[in-house]
Amino acid sequence: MATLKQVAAHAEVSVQTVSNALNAPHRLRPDTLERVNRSIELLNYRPNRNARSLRTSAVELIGYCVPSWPNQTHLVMDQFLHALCAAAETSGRHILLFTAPAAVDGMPTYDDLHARRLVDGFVLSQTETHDPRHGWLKDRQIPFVSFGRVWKETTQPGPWVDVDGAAGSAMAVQHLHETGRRRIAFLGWPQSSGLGEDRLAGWRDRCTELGLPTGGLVVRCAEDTIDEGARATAQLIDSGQPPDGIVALSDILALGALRQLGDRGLTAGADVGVTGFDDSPRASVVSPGLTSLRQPMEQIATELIAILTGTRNDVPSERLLLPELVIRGSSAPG
Amino acid sequence: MATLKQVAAHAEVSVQTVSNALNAPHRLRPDTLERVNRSIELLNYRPNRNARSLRTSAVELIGYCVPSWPNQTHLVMDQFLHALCAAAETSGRHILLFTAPAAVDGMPTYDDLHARRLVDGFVLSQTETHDPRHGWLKDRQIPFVSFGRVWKETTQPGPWVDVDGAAGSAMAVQHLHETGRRRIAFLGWPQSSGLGEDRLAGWRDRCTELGLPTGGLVVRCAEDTIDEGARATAQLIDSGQPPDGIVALSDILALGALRQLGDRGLTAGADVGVTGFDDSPRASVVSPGLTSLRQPMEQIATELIAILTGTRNDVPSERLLLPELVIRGSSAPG
DNA sequence: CTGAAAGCGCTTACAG
DNA sequence: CTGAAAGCGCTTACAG
Repeated sequence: MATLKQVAAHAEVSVQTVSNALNAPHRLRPDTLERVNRSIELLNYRPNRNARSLRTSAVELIGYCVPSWPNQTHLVMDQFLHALCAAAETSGRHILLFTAPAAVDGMPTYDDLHARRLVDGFVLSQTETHDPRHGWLKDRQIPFVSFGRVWKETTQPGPWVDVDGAAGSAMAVQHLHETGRRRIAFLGWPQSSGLGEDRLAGWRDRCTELGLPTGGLVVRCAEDTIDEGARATAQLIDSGQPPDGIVALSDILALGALRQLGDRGLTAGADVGVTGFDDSPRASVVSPGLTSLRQPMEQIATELIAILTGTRNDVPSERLLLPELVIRGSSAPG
Repeated sequence: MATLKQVAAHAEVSVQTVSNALNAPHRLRPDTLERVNRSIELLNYRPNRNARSLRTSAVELIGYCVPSWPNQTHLVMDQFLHALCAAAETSGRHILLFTAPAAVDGMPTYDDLHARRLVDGFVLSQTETHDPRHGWLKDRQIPFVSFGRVWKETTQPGPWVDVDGAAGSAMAVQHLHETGRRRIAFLGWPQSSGLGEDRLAGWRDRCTELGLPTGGLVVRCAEDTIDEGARATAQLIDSGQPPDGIVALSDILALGALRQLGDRGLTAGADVGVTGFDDSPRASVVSPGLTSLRQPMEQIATELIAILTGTRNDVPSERLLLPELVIRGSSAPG
């Protein structure tokens, strides 16, 4: 492996000049620059990042904790990880993966990775309602950015990027309304979920704006499963005033709705328009396809990295992004 | 941030002694060791890994390329990544994620990461039939280990860990036979897949051993989709001699089989026993649950890391592991 | 525009 | 068992 010194000797300049050729090429005379570059090429020189990091005390590595218990929320994990990785690379950085116990028990791991300079900072995801990680990192002035807000806090502890769930629900209601639905139900989660309440509010507000009923049209599911989604849908159908549209809080609940409609001999789309959230891989493989609100993963990842690396001081460090309604057969009018 | 030097000053020893306290504590007198450890604790000292890596030229980071095009194979990606990460950590290492173009186009990325000392080596997965990465890395003497064999090569270019697909199929056949099935079909892929031929061979051999028929019982699906699995199952049922057992090459094809059986009014399990491969998350949420061959992810990850880090020179650097048959309702006798 | 020199924080023969 | 010193490969004021 060639070193800076060897390149310098080969190009007959000082090491400083070679370093400048790499990091501040404008400081060199064009002919010197070209000569140095030729030597770099010839010797196949690659700067040693450890040496660089030791000097600059920046490792250009971003820590990300791989979730321990894969649940339904993680159906889009692969997409997120890939997008995050790609975004990091556009700024010359990489993602370092680690595992850690949940919540505050895991904080020593974060602390250690930062203190030993394995990472410059962290991207947090799987944010929970009273997530303690944010405050902990903030107190210690460890750089981080969160994908997802910490709900039920008056002020957000630190920068974040999130998707506007209320706007998403509103888009779904609007779409179902435009395809002729007039009784649009909402399949949700228990009240403890900040994310759930956000999406519920969007549904309620848009329904009200459009003059649609909301009474008796909310069913809260105990857990995020297909069975619960099916059960809730059955409850709505049996209520005497069945809905002609269903906005589900998740793709999983929506899949349950589709199954129940099928079991009842109803056609998703023609009879009841159904939408989900997250556009998970399964949304596109079921038949009919599930209309769903896609999280703009590339944009999320780009914003997270931009905030963490401070490359965009022009944008606020709180970014609420709009989801995109991906329309498929489950909401197609008959 | 405290440095070695500061700890040394505080403990009134040389930096060498502090370094030894960390890396070779047996060299210190017990009382000195304790004094040094007290100073380390007090100053909350953490060794700077960049400085260490610069000296030792080992970064203790392992590169792993995040797959670009999430397909069905990646349903178990999350599990693998988590297991890999955990295994790396037990030896003080971490996973560095990166993106790269497919096949040989991506090799400069691997080369660059290694040359700049961002990683010590690589774990390869998503191995393809004529995967060029292995030979390329081997030629350049860049450390790597592969999850999955390079099929259709006479000798494997480098160390690998894989799951025995033939043994898996044989286990599935055995299980279906023990639950009373006597005509066991196989749902496969096109011949181009080495992995597919391996699993097919296991089915054929065990059927023959048990005196079961194999003629007319293989259907090759053009692609790994639920629709193709359903179509192939329909073909088998309509063949005049319908099977009472189906070994599917993947969970996806198996799910197609389950759907088709349901559409025909047949009960999976009681009427036709069905098994899949990989025990993907969906295997446990369908009803009846899908019997499937689980890849031993933790073991795979542990072996990969052990081989790559050379911590176990006692084991060969080629490890063929057995999958585990997870029995669910889809193979329960009536 | 270019160069000599110090130093980032460690580890490791080597000497005592 | 302990210590003084060199050096890993870079970057960065500073001087010319």
